[in-house]
Amino acid sequence: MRGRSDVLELAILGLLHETPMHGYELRKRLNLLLGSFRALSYGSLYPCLKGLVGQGLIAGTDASQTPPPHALSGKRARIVYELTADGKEHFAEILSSSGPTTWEDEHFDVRFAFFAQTDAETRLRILEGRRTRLAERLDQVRQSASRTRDRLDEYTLELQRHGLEQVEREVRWLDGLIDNERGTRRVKPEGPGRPAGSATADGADASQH
Amino acid sequence: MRGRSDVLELAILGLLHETPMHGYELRKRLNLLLGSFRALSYGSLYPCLKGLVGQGLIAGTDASQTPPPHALSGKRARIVYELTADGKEHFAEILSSSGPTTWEDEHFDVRFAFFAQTDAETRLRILEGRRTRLAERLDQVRQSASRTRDRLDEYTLELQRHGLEQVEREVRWLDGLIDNERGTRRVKPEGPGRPAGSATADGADASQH
DNA sequence: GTTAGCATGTAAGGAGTTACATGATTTT
DNA sequence: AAAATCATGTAACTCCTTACATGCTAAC
Repeated sequence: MRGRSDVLELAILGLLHETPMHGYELRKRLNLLLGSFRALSYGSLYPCLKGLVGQGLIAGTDASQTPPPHALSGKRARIVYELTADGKEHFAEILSSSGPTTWEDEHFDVRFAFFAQTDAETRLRILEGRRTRLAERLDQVRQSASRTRDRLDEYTLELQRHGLEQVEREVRWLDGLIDNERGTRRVKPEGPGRPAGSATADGADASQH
Repeated sequence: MRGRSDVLELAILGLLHETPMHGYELRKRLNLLLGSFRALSYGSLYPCLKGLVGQGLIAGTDASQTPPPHALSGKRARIVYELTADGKEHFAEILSSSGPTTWEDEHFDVRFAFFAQTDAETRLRILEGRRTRLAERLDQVRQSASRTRDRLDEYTLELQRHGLEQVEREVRWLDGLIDNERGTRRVKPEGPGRPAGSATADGADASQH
């Protein structure tokens, strides 16, 4: 019954925070938000909505409440969900948090999608956390690459090279965003010559698992 | 008990085809192969190996067969797996196939990793299938982007733009690879100086048994 | 002599999908 | 009136991870 994945719950809360919606429509918005193509199924969505209602974070206008179906508007007893007061509070809490899970792949995208509603400090913390995380990966991949380089055929090598490039590009993208955020906050010039993130920048570090 | 995912099975068969290995080592190789960072757990690996043994595709030297542990080499009764005749045949069959699942994200990477053992026609078919698949995505994202453009805040917009760019880059990468494949198939003047500058795997066929 | 790393496994559970089941409304 | 699309939901199953359980060997 529990645990319908943080990510999905957060995404739903965020979309319903913008505007109330029924499940079917929510799904379409969700599919754009999450990775932009992976088709989230109803088998995931509806149970999750049910769970959120159970937690009192959202409420659905159940059929009884629906105004008499005007010839044009009534499609079915469709349930329009919206955030409750509790839900709004909960969402705001999540938005101002930034734990170590925050910068994992899926999570990060959703958090980023709601950056417009996130305060500047949290935005920066998340961007930097993400950057550090990716830099770690880069290190790992580079090391293992240099260890195995000559044993590999050209295709595996090319795959490795390409993967590396993708992550490097992602890091540069983050650098740009971070610069931008700092630009709007305060001017803090820092030498751009630190590729392998060391202990710098706040206590964003922390090992999980 | 069944169904340990095509992808994982294929990856294992492929690695064992190169050289026999025991589980612990296999896992490390697998982690490099699959997305290069996601840590596959033993809880996935060992049951999968068991399944493959059950299907008769691989065989493990069970402890009885192991030569007496020489002081230096013996760590434990570690089980070294290798492909059976059936396994080799099965692997070869998979390698020459190219169904529509072949060009989905995870699947594609693994197939690509074993391109050195794949025949040229299948390579080309897979690359082109993948390219078409990505182009489809691109279309979808572009359309939905143009439909929603002005309703979105700058961050969501930036996320969309960045996602689009990533896929575009991926398509260009594939284009390069496809060009390269075609170049090596048709008789092309194999001058000593190949146009090396591009991002494609060069050095055409080279050695490897 | 205890910690760290190698090596193999199992049981429980989380997060999602597919396939099924249902029914209203709009389009052809 | 048939087909497509909107709309909601459930049950079973897939694939993977976490946490647990075991024991050997190398290094400190």
